[in-house]
Amino acid sequence: MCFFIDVILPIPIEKLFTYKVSEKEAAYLKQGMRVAVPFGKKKIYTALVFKVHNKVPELYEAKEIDQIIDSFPIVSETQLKHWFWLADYYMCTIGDVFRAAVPSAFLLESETIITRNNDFSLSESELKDDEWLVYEALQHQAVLSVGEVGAIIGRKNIFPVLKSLLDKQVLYLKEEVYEQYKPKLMKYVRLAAKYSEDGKLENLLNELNRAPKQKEVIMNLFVLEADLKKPVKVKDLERKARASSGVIKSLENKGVLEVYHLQVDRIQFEGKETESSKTLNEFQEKALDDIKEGFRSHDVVLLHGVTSSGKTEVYVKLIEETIAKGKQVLYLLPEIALTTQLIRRLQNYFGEKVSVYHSKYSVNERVEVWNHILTNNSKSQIVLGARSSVLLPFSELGLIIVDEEHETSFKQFDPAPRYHARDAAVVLAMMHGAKTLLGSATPGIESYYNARTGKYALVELNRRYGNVLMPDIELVDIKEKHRKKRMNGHFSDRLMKEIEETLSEGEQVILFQNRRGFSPIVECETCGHSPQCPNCDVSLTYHQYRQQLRCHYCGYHMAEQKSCLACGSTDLNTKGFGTEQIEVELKSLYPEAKIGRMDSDTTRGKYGYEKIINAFEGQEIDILVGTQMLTKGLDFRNVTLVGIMNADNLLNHPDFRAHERSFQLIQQVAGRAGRTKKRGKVIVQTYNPYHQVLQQASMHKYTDMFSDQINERQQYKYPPFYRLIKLTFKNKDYQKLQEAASWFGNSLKNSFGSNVLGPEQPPIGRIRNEYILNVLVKIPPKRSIKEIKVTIQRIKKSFEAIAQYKGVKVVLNVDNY
DNA sequence: AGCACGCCGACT
DNA sequence: GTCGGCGTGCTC
Repeated sequence: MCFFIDVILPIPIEKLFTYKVSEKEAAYLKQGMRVAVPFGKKKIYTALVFKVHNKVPELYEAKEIDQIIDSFPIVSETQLKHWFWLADYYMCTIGDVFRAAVPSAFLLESETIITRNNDFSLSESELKDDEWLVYEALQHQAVLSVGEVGAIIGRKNIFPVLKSLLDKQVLYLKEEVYEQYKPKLMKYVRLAAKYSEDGKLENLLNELNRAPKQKEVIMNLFVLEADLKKPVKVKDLERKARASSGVIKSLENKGVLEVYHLQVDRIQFEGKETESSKTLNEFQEKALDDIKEGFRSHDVVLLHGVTSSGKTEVYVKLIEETIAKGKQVLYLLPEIALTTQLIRRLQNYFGEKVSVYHSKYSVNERVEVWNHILTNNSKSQIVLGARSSVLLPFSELGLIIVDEEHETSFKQFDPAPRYHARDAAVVLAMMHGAKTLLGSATPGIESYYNARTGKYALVELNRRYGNVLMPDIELVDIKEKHRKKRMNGHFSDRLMKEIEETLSEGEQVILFQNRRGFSPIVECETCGHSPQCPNCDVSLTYHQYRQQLRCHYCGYHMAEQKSCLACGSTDLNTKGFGTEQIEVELKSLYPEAKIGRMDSDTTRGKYGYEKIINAFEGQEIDILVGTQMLTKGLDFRNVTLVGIMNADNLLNHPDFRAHERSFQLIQQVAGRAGRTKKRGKVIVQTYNPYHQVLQQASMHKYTDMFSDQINERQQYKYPPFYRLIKLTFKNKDYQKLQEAASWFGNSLKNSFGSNVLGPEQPPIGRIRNEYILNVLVKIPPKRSIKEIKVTIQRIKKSFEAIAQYKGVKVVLNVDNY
């Protein structure tokens, strides 16, 4: 009898792969364990066991596995079921999901190791120059990696050299797999065991009379042991005894002290005692009751609570109740809202029980969180995480909270799996028999529709905490202001007056401009030419600070031009503006004020956001200029004025969600103003002050906006009535792309008729030298999505078999945002 | 996804 | 003439 396992590989291939295992291994292996398997000619990959069986593959000879990595499953059954659902729904492979789900430290890959052959005796003439270099390096270092060899001989393609050296038996090649996760060890110290007898200790102290520093260390060790009643860290002892590590070292050498290592968690909560949760006001209390009532009849509740209404406190109460039952809680947030501000707030209530999981955490930290969740360790009873947290190994999930539910960044765009974390969360909760709470001040149209039609329960919380009034939003017509010459750069007199007043009161200002850089276009006044990116169909954005023209799509940049590249004229002008220009103008308008800028250019690095946020919180900054980033759940107490520099570029997006998004953005930014005592003021500058959406946003009329939008969606066949699948085609050859996309589009039209739109060029028709065409499939209500997806996959298969379309990339995006 | 094999331009 | 560029096909 032969034994086999079907495994999931972390690569985008449809099929599972089958490997041979021994009878013993077969008995040991379970679904969800990792194994290292050879794949292709030389690679070794980490694969996940899906099934152990003894059905002999007929078409090929199964390879044997390399080794077993785990002693217990690291992926749970429900989790795997959820992964398969995700792959199926979002039309990607299970390998894509596997890769996205696990911390990269879990995916060990082999590395080629080069070692020297000690039996080889050298006669120099046999080796070429490159080979000689490698040979020499091996005399100094017993082991080399491929990368190191590349550095030694100064080029990438090292294979011929290695092959030749291998033939000459100078070296060996070997594939090795490394465990990437390294437990963090902490050094602890204790008195050697032999001193535990009574007399011995006294003797020791007497002996040390001539070494006062050492004696002091010992005395301090006793104090620490008595204080802490747990192992003493070397670091702590050094600090307490004010001794150098040398003193401790010499005590260790004498055999008086023993230094040993213990594994510690990388992420440790170093807070004070936890606070008990706040008492809710009557409105929050009502909302909490309504939510619980909603959960009795529905799996999902949508909490529509205006900005600053204290939604978090309501969540805290629900979390308390859930963890009291021994269940886990997942608290999902958009990546950029996961600031220390919020983490600290939750840790104040729940202390160690909170784990955080997002991309800015190191791989090792993520492994630890994963393991805590897997074992339902108390440290991970509450997981605060970004999108990918829905893929974690929950075992006893009781509640999922999706905060800022409307955020489009919950939808992964690239690479696959292109999933929506909110929707995946609802499904995950269902699989666990858990409940989902969606929260937002400006719910997405789809969610609100689901709530209105009874699919979700709806709870409203429309009173701000402490009864602060909603901010007063004023629309300022800048067309009019321009005509009357009341503009100073990009600032209207209204906005300037408010800024001055706010600053004079010692309060802070936020200015919002949804575009980074100085200006998006530099145009020649003589011939109208403006510099374009050579790789993409966009104008280059001018960044004054770096004196560069940059492409925001491919990273191409060139030095700022002093004269037109087409006609040589020096009469250049900038069109449009970004955060950088606003910052510059502010500095000349208010030379006294301290000005900060927050966009992706200024927030690079792990603590990028935090530095700026902390500076603003600490009032080291009076006026903060920024992009979208500013809108996300930040809580600044002293901000009373918010300015939106130009609302029109929000509205003018060619997208059926543009109006919804503009409304959400304005409301969210506005929500940053006046969160405590004083009513906030918001100035929205626009060329269209009578635009319906701006009017609705300024009057806080969410339901009006919803009604308008839902009518439009219905009329033009968009979600939530029709579902969308977007197909994107990419190729460097436009002709080929055009033909390929048309073929695909026509095949789709044959099956689905007029509900197929395109192929159409997106607003930016070429990125990184690849042309792009889109085809949109609209799926009518009541038609089986499943069936449609099968058909699309079938067409895709036929498409890929056509030789002339080879190399045209096809990307499927289900429910694209 | 890698990585090999295979066919064409710019340089030791 | 080679080096090394990327297009194509396969991986249990």
